[in-house]
Amino acid sequence: MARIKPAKNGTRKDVIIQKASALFRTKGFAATSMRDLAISVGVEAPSLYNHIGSKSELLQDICFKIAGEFTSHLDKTETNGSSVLNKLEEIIRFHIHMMLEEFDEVFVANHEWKYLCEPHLGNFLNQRRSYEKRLVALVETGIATNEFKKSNPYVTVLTILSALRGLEFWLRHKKKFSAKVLENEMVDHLLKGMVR
Amino acid sequence: MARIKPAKNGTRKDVIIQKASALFRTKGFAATSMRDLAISVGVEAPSLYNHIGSKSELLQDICFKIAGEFTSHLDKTETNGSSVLNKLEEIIRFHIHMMLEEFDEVFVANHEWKYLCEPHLGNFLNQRRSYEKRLVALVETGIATNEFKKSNPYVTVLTILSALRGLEFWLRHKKKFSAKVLENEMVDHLLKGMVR
DNA sequence: AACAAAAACTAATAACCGTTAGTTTTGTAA
DNA sequence: TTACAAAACTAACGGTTATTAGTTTTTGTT
Repeated sequence: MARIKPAKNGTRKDVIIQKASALFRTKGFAATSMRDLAISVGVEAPSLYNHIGSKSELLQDICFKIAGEFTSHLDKTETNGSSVLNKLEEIIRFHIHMMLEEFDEVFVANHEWKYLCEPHLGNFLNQRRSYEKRLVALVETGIATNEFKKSNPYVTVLTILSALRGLEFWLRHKKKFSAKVLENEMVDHLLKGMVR
Repeated sequence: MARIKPAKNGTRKDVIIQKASALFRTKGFAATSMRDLAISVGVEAPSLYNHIGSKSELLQDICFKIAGEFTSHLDKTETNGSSVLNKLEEIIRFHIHMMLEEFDEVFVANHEWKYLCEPHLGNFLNQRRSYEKRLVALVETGIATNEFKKSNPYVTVLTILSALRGLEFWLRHKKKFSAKVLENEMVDHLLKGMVR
């Protein structure tokens, strides 16, 4: 009858959410059972319900926490007064940083959101679309000010976001690159291309 | 007691695999039940087993069919005698083409492979790693011949493959771009970058 | 028209799912 | 030490899962 040990400044629910993130990432939401989660937490399955409402609520907590962090960082960046190029670089670096620091949660928000139930699914997709539109607007500004080549800004944003998500592979295989090297290589490629 | 209508030049198993691809993509492998698949095919669930061995075998068929197509295309490209840059461009265009022509299957191979069971999981990952290594070797050659900027070729390959996978978003939302426009924008961005 | 093979069906299996109810244990504050 | 609340437990629920066994229907060939 061992109790869940909460990390300092954290609740027992936080522990459950963290373990759930790791399991949802590796096994997928649908293939992760509450009994799996219970084993990972070190408790019997029904005990989890002293701290959480449902399995589905766990997924909501993970997805909206991450979505909120990206949104609020974009809020700050949009108004920080630097050039469009610097803003875009800052955003790219933040994505990489989030990937490195909160891998499990970011992965789940990127891949398992489809198991959200309404109305949360709709809310999540709206938040995502809004984020993408603000990036597109940023690229459009950069094109207008001649900082960027003329291009279809949607394709550009999609390409950047997709490439950033690809970091998953690196982190999954635990390939060893210093975070800084990886950041700089990637920023360089995305902004300046590879052809001499 | 209506029978499955096979498409011309195809078996009933082919019909099941196609329907399974669509369901595995939209709902995920673990969340798709054989009863879901049976409804989609227009038959009772146990009837499927007259044509297939198991649910897991369906996933294997999908994943290895796609992996084989990418591998055999790379075989051809590697020996086609053109420049490294042209080879890489040809490979990028093939990825885009596959995404457009066999969306469901490619998506499943990209995202649901983790539900493969051993030894198939190991075989699949080996095949993938081998494909990636051959791309890295190609980029290394391009750097050696001064066609490409000096860079970490692993990061470059990762970035390109990830960006290509991002096409999923476009196709999922059924955004309307002519395939050619999309191809050219993307090839341009990946090879030449966006900064003026 | 008869026969065999293919392909559908119904019924049922054991295992597992998320979750609830009710009870016991644990930790903390008086 | 006692009392109370938080957090663990066991037992069990109805529902769903992939799959099997056995049977009936359909189809194509003689």
